[in-house]
Amino acid sequence: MDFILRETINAVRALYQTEITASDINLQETRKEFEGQVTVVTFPFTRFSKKSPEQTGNEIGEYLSTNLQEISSFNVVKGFLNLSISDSFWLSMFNGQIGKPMFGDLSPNGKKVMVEYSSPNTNKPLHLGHIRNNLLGYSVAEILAASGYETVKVNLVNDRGIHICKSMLAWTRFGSGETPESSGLKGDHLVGKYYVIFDKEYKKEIDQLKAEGQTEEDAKKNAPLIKEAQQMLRKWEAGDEEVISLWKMMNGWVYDGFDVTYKKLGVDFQKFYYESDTYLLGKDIINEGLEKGVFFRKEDGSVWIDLTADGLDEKLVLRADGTSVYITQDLGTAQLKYNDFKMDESIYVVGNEQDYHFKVLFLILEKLGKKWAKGLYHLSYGMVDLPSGKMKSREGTVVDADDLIAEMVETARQRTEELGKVEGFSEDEKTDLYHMIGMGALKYFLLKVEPKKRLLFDPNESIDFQGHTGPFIQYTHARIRSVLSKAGYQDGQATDHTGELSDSERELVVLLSKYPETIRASASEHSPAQIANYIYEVAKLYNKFYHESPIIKAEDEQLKQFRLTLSASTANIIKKGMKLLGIAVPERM
RNA sequence: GCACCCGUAGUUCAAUGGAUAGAAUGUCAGAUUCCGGUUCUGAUGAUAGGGGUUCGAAUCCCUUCGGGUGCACCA
Repeated sequence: MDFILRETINAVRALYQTEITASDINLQETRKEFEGQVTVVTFPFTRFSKKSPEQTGNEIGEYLSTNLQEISSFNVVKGFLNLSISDSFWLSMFNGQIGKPMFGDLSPNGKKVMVEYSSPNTNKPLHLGHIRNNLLGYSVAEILAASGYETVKVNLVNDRGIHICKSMLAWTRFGSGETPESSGLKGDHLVGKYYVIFDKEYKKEIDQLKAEGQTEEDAKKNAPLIKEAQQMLRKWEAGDEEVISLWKMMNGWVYDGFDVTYKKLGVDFQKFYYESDTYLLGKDIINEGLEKGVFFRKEDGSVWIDLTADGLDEKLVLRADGTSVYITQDLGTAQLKYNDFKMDESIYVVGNEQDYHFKVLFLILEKLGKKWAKGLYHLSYGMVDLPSGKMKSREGTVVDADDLIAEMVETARQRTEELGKVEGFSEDEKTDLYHMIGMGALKYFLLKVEPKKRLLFDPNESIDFQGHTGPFIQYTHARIRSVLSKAGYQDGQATDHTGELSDSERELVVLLSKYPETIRASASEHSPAQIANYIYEVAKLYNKFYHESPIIKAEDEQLKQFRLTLSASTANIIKKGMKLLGIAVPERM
């Protein structure tokens, strides 16, 4: 719609002798109760037109319609100038761009962006919260790629620390040599099981000590198990061979388990970073900061930064004994990642409980004069709630990722079979289909909500074949493909329809034309929710079009061809949009 | 206590500072169903409360209330 912007600038110059820029113009889609497709908000122009909003609108409308042949008519309602664009414009736009399979693919912008997501701990399996993280990270990377970035997906694995030692200790102490093979358990679940066992045994010891008269606090510190775990961590840090080899073996199990889950989720990574490699990083940066006077040393030798002038607190960046804290590592890792990839932007997909941490982290890097720091972005997301209530690991109400995936696929199977429409499908095809539907339901439901908002995940609602759900969109796609194949349509077939458009046809063309714009907006805000909602609108509008405009029974061959091509483009856009969400669309279902 | 985030129909979600706040689902009517599990129309129903800025506020500012998270020399 650039030509409207351009001409509006001309109109304002000619009529009111005022220079404005495109960003001063508020262009929006015309609400459907009014005539037209594009609306210019003219309230802001009354300042220099010195006329009423209606008069201003009429004058600009007059100017535009005489100077732009694409504008067939206009009307003014208060400060809103509604422009009707001619059908021939929409048709040529459709034939020239939207109707092409490549429509919406943006050219490279020469920038590189890193998306760090998933970031699991190796002491327990993935849960529902991780699923949101993984889906967001993957989808944002896809969207950025579609909007022209070169992307690097990375995973920073938290593979060390006291929590791993707890699993390791419990396994040696209570495990009798159980392995994934011998137990039939997925590696991450096996290790998670021992983490739970540790906790149980540790609690027993605490109770015992309390019974002997110790306070809760002391008991927690003095329990033999925790002391042993700490001892194990020290050995690990010292490079003790036995501990290291146990650690490697158990982490190996976990990685095998994660691999399976990642595959089912359809996410991937170009590079893994491990905290065992990075936990000592960041000390150079501390020295750098001390030299630059960004940090200061306290009497006990600990190093701090004073952020009170920025409305934050004083923050410790290095302990008195010279060891790192969390933020020290993150400073070092940020530098490491930049050195590795020299990316222009870097997105951290991490839950909103770490908002403060990232605020501090980015601010410190900026104060250190890192020029790349302004490209850092924390994609913060809210927790996932369930109808049954909050997930609490202590109360055992966490939803395991593998269990949930299995349940979604099973529900998809049941629903689909009830509807009895999978005759003619082979067993393999059915398996694929159920997986696509189950995962589509899960992914769509989690992605359609703005990341920063807390969300309530209802598995049953998500897998509905009607309503604002993934399966509804998948179904719409499948039906389009089915219509096309029944009509013998070949992809990429052209149309030379020149007639009038029906309302639903025009609406659909207008909506489809907004696809690239939607990707751009979604990329700049790092929000797959916009794509999700857009694709839903497309599917819904297609259904309306489908019922209003006979396709197979169309009386006119050219019209039929046009409607087929329009259907094919819709299917194309749905497929592309869903791909950005990491959701597969079946050809038939 | 301090800081940050959130508060929209019964429910789940929308709404670059713009028109009469949209969908979905639920409930109640009616019509329709080229290929389906439809679709359409109508009814129902919401910006937590109070101030302010603005031509114009769900959106920005202040405040009260409610929910969440963070305020470790844990990661």
